[in-house]
Amino acid sequence: MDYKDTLNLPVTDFPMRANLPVREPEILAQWQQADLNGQLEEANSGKQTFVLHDGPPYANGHIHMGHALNKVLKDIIVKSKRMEGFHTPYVPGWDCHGLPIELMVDKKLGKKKREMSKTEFRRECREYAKVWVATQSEEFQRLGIFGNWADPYLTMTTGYEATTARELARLAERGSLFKGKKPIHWCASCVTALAEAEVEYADHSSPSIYVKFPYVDALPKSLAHLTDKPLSFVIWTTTPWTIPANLGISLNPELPYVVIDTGSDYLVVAEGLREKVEAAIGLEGARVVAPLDAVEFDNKNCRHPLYERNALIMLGDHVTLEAGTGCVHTAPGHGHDDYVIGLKYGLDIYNPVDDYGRYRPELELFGGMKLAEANRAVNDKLLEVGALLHESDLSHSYPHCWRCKKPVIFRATEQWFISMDHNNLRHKALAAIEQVEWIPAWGRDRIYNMIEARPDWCVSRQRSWGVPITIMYCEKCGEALNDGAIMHHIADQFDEAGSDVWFEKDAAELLPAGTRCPACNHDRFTKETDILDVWFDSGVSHAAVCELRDELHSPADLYLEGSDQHRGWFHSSLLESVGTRDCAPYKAVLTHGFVLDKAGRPMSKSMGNVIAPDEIIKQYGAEILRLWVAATDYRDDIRLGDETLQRLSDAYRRIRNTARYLLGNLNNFNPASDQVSSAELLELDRWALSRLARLTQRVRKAYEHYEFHTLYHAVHNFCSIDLSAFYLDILKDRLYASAPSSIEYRSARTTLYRIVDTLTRLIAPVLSFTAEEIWQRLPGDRPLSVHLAAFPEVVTADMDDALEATYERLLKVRNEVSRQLEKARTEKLIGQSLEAKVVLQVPDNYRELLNRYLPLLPAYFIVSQVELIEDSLTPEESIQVPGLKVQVVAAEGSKCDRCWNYATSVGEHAEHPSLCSRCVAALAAE
RNA sequence: GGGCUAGUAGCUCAGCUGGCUAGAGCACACGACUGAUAAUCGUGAGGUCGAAGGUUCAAGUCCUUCCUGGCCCA
Repeated sequence: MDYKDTLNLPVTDFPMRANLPVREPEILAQWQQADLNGQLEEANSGKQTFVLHDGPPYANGHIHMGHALNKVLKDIIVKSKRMEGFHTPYVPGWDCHGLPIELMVDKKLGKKKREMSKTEFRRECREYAKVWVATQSEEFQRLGIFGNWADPYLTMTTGYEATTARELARLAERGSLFKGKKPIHWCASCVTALAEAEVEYADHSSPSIYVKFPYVDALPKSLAHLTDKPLSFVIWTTTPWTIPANLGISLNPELPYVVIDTGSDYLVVAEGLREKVEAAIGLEGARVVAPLDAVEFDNKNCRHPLYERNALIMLGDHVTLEAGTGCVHTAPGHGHDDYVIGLKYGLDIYNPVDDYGRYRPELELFGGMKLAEANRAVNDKLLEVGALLHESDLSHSYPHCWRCKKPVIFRATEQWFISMDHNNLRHKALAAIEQVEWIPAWGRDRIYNMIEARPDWCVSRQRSWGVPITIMYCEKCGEALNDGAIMHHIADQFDEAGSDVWFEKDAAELLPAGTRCPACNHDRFTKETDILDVWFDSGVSHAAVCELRDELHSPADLYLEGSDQHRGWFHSSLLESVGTRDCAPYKAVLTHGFVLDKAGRPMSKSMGNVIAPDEIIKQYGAEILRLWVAATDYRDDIRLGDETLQRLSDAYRRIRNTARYLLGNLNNFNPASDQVSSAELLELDRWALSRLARLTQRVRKAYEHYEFHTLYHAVHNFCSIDLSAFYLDILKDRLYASAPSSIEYRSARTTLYRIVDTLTRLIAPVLSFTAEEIWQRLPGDRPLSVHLAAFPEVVTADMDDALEATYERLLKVRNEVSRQLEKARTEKLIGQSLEAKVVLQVPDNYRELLNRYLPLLPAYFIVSQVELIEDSLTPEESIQVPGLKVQVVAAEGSKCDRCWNYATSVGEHAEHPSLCSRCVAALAAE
């Protein structure tokens, strides 16, 4: 007779192979059909709200792994917070304005653009952004990200644009908005400002000149004796045309300088560059007459070689020994460093060059001249006045216009700024940083140092695709209407028609009736043409989204982005919010690192090492991608390669298979009638539940602290070590062979039920698809979706330290038994372990324990018999358990046809001659 | 060059305030099973803890320097 049919073998239609790429879309469809998002909204509304405010990705291009990492992390948090009992509305957003889109549309339109109005062009940009919003939305949803995809926030919608303009008005009201000058890349050929992205670097030949600037103030005491010859500071530049704009010389206070004697002059250069300079200008062997301390010359003056004005000596650490003389020609209107240090020393941001690349007519000596001729003319003039020490040619990398390929210049133009200091913004922002929880903690230092050192925020962009800076200028006197009330009046008009009205309507239509210039009382105005920096757009999202949507609140509970956003969104949001509301827009900020390839290098097309989310989804499934996010410590950069994915895939299969086995053994289980009470549970089952409670505790703590990788390891180890290798392996015999009505069987199934129910809930925020798939097959009354369920509570009553300690000791013995069984196996003494009987010689400290557990040991060791003796025949002693000796011999009796254990009782029963007594009894019980 | 940050087995991670021969899972090798079977179990091999100095009775853990990466600036 075949007794296999009398066993309780696992049965389930839960497939071992996940086939995730196919199954996931089906589950997504189910969710959509059941309106899970709606149900989630409803289920927890009324509970305490947790707002994770989404930082908007840029609406251009397909999503990459960085996006995937970020959104999955957010999703895990949103889902886990929901399961913890919070109401967690999540509104995804997109950043829609800005240069990259403008450039793409520009390229797409080609010549057509010239015939278009600004409004038409902007419409094209809007359409372009819309397409990518839709695409990315789909891509995010495919990852299993839950959220309000039906109504996300877009920085280009009318309401959002209105808020953006209003926030600018608020800053104007507080006196933070001002007009200043700043050097930017400028193409004189295209007559346009260029963003960094529009600048290409290419080789270019420039004149390289050394020029002396005579020192005109009194010498410090240490150099007071050097009055016999003129003393000059020597500068070096490759842009002689900026010499007319020179307003100063920068020295590094940390560097040593020297005075050298050329015979006719004393010259000052950095000591570290002295030899190079001497070689370059043909002064080898000049005598060093004195060291010079840069600090002593702070705020002293040289004379400009061509004009009747001074060049201020300043100190800055941007001065290096890389090239030049260590005395840096500083023209605040023509260089970034020059600009920054110029601001610090209160210099004019002087720019004598017009839009077409010509010196302004009023410039002495060179007025009206084109810059192309200027280098020559300036050098000639310097030579003429005896200031030019040397001139040669230098080939170096120089910025060129991406469109016309001509060299670009750096020149100061008028721009709008948000002041860091007028309204004490810097100080308040720094104070606000202290009120925020930064995770990891070093995020605080990072943003603090940036805010502390940053210059005023330039919010002007000379572009079309964005929210206009809603300033009007008096047509007659040029006075700017930097007036919050007027700006609010304009912003209100954006509510209806968006910021397009700015471009469509005349100044008079936009302004409040009767507006007059406060300076000259004129009543006609022109519109500012600059638009706002996109960082300003996204920086106001706390106002446009968190404050305005009923279900959200501001400050948000959490912002979560990559660590680059300390300079980006965290930064702009902080300044905007502090600038208008005196507080940070977030209570906590969590950052993650960057996705790198398997070798730790950034992914880039040119390196050919890019792994796209889509590839992973197609090959492994979104679930594996989600598992990757959870398995890694994201606070540092995280690597991604084939092996990682393969390993994760294996780990996934282990978890899935464990669930499958649990489900299989719960076939036809009815929790209501089949469970036994905790008091009736067998000891081994109580041990399993103790482990489960501990796991629950660890996992829930991991969610609370956003430490998902520890959760992943905990779950995986629980499945592999506690369950598969120990508990389930031992349980098989009991599950399969016991009578279904027996307490042994019911105790086991009660435990399995609780394990799989708990496990499923615990993994749901990470393995959202698989948890759902398991959930659908779990017996018992339960919410429609696992995502509507709550986390399991930590059942402290199940935790039993003493029991776990006991089992730890038993496990050590078990390990030793396994070793010896393996030995017996290689010696062909046994095949499967049930063919063995284990004879133990026990050390004193284990005797009581093993005697007590003797009846259970065969089951725990998965052998047929265990015997304890005083004197062993084996010489080999265990390492883990000193004094323990294990010997393996053939099991006594014969193999039971039903349970495969060896027993002497086999053959004693006439009715079932091939069964052991236990199986006979089990059959009789049915 | 500056700010912040990281470097423990092939992969992903433990290793708290310094204290037993540095751990786990997976991968790998070998074996068992064929009643979790494109599964499951067992055994085994794998690390000068980025490098070098130093402090200490004792350092993966503290200090210094260096090397190699990452992000953001310059």
